[in-house]
Amino acid sequence: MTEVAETKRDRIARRQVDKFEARRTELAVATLHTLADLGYARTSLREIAQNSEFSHGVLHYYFADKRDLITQAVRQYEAVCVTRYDEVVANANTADQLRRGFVDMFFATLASDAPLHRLWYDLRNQSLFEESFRTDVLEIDERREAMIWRVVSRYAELSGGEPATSPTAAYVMLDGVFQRALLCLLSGMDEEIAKLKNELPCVLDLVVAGA
Amino acid sequence: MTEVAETKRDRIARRQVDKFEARRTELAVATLHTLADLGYARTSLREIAQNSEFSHGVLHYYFADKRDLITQAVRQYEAVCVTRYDEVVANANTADQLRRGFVDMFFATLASDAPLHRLWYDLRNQSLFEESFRTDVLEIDERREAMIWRVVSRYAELSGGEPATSPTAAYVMLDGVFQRALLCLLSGMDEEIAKLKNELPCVLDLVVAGA
DNA sequence: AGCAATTCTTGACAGTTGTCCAAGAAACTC
DNA sequence: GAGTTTCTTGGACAACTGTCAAGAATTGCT
Repeated sequence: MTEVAETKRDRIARRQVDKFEARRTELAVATLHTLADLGYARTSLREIAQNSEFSHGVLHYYFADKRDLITQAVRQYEAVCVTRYDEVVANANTADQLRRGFVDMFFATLASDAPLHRLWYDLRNQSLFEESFRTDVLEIDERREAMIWRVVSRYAELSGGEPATSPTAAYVMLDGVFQRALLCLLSGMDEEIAKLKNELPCVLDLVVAGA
Repeated sequence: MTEVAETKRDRIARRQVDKFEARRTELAVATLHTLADLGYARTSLREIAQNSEFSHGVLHYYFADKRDLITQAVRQYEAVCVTRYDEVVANANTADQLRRGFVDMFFATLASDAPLHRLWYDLRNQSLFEESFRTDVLEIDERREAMIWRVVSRYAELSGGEPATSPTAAYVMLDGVFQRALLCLLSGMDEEIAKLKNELPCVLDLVVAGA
């Protein structure tokens, strides 16, 4: 076999692999939507297939089993959701701008991506019971922590203060606020959300001392 | 029918009701254990029955359906878990004692009741998808918030400072730390837990300014 | 002891689940 | 365009689910 033939075969193989991967992510996205709609407990393969343009049998062609599929969906979530505040950080020239931009983005994504967020918390929680998701969940949580830390450290920089906590503490505290806001949103407690929106800047200022 | 007969009948009726209620809570406790073991997604009625001393059929004698049973289990959780720090608050005479007692209790219950805690977060999350649990979840969350606020406000009192946040913010921030600690614990990340234990006093001091 | 009300067990039911497979459809190669 | 590989379908499967009901076992009362 010549070199040309080899590269050709490689190209074909690569194209097939790419196609395979493309379909995998396509199905992973459908899985993500189903999970966001129904939650982990009530997400079945047939339901996922109905949220895609294929029949349920195809899932076992592209994924070893349900766990594999959901793991892939979790990774798909990661691709979407760990750079949410980066633009805000990049565009802010003053501490005030950054704080305002952060709070606005915080509540904007809360409102517009609520199902996706509840899905994340659902899967993170599931990892407390099922070891199989844990590695991916921990990695995503790390990246979310880093995302928040980029905000906090930049805010400290702009405001001439210093972060008062570790990156982890800053993340989990703000994430706690987000979880509560999500619960309030889905429960229709609008006044509570307004309160949280008022207080979030204060929390940010707590995390960055002397701001 | 005489008055005597009536009171007697009442007594009997009351005893039956008490017995009925006693069995209901007994089964609710078994449900709680099952949920703590398996998580909401994998908890079935037969599994619950196996964690009790009865067969699966009895569950529909005492509960209308699965939702009713789990709702009752949630309420059972409440009875156990919303006064955890009250003793610490009552026994502390100085700010330092209170802070130390709080941190110790925080990580003690984390370690000894980890399954119960993950169950709570699981059910709270489930309420983001199923409206039926939401009322109870919100009520329990309120009581947990009050529990934390008793610690924070007392700590402010003893240390001569003032709470720097609302009760809600204080709760969700500390609860965020707890959730992370739980994830670390179940993942065997011992160093991370040690870090959190070191930082928790600082977080408490953040929440109570000028302490 | 005998009767009545209760509590509990067991098995059945219809529906759903994850998984697998045979066969057809489609895409691609030569 | 024939032949091969890849992809997709739809159905079958065994296991499991919540629910219910008939009858056995137990309890409590007189």
